[in-house]
Amino acid sequence: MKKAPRLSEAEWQVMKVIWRRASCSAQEVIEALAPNRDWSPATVKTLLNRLHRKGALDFEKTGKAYIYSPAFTEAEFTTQEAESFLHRVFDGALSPMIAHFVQSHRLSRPEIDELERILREERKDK
Amino acid sequence: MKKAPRLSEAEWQVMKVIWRRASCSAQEVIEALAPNRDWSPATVKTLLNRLHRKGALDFEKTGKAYIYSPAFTEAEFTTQEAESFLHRVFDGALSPMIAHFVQSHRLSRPEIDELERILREERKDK
DNA sequence: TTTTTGTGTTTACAACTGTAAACGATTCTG
DNA sequence: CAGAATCGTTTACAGTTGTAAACACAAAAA
Repeated sequence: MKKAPRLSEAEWQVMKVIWRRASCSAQEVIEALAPNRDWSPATVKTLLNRLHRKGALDFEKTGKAYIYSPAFTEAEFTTQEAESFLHRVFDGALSPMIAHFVQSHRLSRPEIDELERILREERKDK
Repeated sequence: MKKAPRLSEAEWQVMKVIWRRASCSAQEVIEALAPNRDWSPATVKTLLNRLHRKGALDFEKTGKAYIYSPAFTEAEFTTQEAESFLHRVFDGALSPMIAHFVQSHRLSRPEIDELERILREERKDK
């Protein structure tokens, strides 16, 4: 299987819209992004086009418009981006990375509970 | 105080060398990076120049060469990059982000212990 | 002092990004 | 069917990035 291409900041936002709906038209993407980003419809069209050329999106023609769908799961992109970040900033060291996040955000009690649960799970698997 | 500029992948590597030594000459950076990246010395010089123009590096002239030093701490850049990543990929949701990392890496027992310790600390602060 | 050498600065250039207008084809609509 | 509306595709353009050679200047050596 092919590897997911890298996405730019703007491309991530477009992909997210499409993942959330499994598939959709350009028009839907434009409308979904309108509140957040102040993009001209033309800009979104450019991004869709680039994403398709990069191999991140497939589409199927229905009447006049296209219906776009992701060529990779969000998880595939997420994993890749996460690894890239981990190495770029923390030299691949996981614990310092997590420590950084935990300490720089004020976690709520339930969040802490949730993370402890995840760790316990992890410990069990070993 | 000014905000730290954004760094590209390559620029991060250069900055890391300089943070590790507090300050150093271009020559040192070139040598330090030689084993990792197969960069021509000219490439490193370009990066140093850009980093200076971006305001990420200061320097002081000593004889012929410059001694570069960071204009911001590594922590400042790290925090910024971490926030950017968190929002771009996880929409700012911390727990899912941490869960992702914990689950996608096989943590060693001591690492799990370490993270639990950090969480306990965090819980206490509240 | 003239030459050489080591440094930083300029210039180069293609690929990628953010933004968006212009264009061309296709499908409604009158 | 011709004109209008709608889509996707092309073209545009400046800024960033990865890579690196060319150039200029100061310092060291001959």
